Amino acid sequence: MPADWILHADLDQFIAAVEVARHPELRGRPVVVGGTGDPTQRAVVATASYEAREFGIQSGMPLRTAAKRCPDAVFLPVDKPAYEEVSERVMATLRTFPVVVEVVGWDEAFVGASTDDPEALAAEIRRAVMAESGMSCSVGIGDNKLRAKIATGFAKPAGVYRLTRDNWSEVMDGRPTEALWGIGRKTAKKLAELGAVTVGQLAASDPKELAARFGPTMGPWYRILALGVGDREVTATPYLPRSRSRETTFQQNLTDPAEISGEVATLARRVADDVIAEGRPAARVAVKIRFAPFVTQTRSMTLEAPTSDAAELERAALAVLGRFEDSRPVRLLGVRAEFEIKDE
DNA sequence: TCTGGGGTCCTAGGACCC
DNA sequence: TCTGGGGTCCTAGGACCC
Repeated sequence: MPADWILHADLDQFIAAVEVARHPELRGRPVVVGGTGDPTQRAVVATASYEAREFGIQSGMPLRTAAKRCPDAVFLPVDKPAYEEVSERVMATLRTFPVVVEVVGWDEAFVGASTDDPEALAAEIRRAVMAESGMSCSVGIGDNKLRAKIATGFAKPAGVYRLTRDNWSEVMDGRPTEALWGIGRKTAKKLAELGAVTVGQLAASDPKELAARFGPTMGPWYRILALGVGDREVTATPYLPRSRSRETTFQQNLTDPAEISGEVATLARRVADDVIAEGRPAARVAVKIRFAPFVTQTRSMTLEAPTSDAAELERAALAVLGRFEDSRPVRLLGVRAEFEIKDE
């Protein structure tokens, strides 16, 4: 009987690849996609091509910094609909295989498959995706989602890599804890203070000590991560979103209260459109303000009754806005609507 | 590193109730 | 009224991911 495998397919430098596909003259050049494509504006890098990465340009970096590191890079605006279209074509290709496809983002999906030869399946997937959408992808093979996801990092670019309980320790034990999916810079630093710098050291840590430092859920979970243990369930059932939000960073900070409420009202209307499109009423409304220089606060309230009504959501957002006391200049405003989470 | 936008999940304190 | 213990909801913030 064929064994059950979990594959993780991830498009290589996805956004940059879409741009190069439709502007072939950019192939081989450093390409940076972010914001409106104007590197003098307040915005960050969404994706950088491998050529741009050579200059030290990374996702999340301010466009201004990217322009300093590589003045000759091509800067392009983010074109969400174009990426969504390519993404859908790729997911459709994955679904032509006798597998379960769980989409987890624009450019990645878990694939649950029953096969004796996962490497052959991975190669076929890579070939089909390239043939049908012109996109290069990498495929991680694992015995659970965590290992498949991390394996993809070793597969990149344009490769396949297998990570299971058989080679987990050998591959991972010497790496920093940040190599684990779910441990970032802050947690890695705190773990290091407890003596767990590497994955192997974290795996050997005392769960009680971790619970005392990180709480009863997160603490022991970090150790489980380090052992490579993870979820095996791949589901094609569409995910019900928990929230919808819109936010804007202003090119110039706002100081006029009337202008601030006007922007919050506009954001609330946009969120209301999303709530209506979702077809489920919102139960909570939250407002986020990032004051200059870079201090973020949120205020929120539970509505008397869930609603999809735009005027009501706008009123709620303005009421929540009124609860902020700070009067510093505002660099970002955001409005979020939360749906009711019903169990099962 | 003058630091986007859209999400998810966890924690912790206080309110409130029995 | 120097006052327990528990459960649940609400709220704010932090961390992480793409």
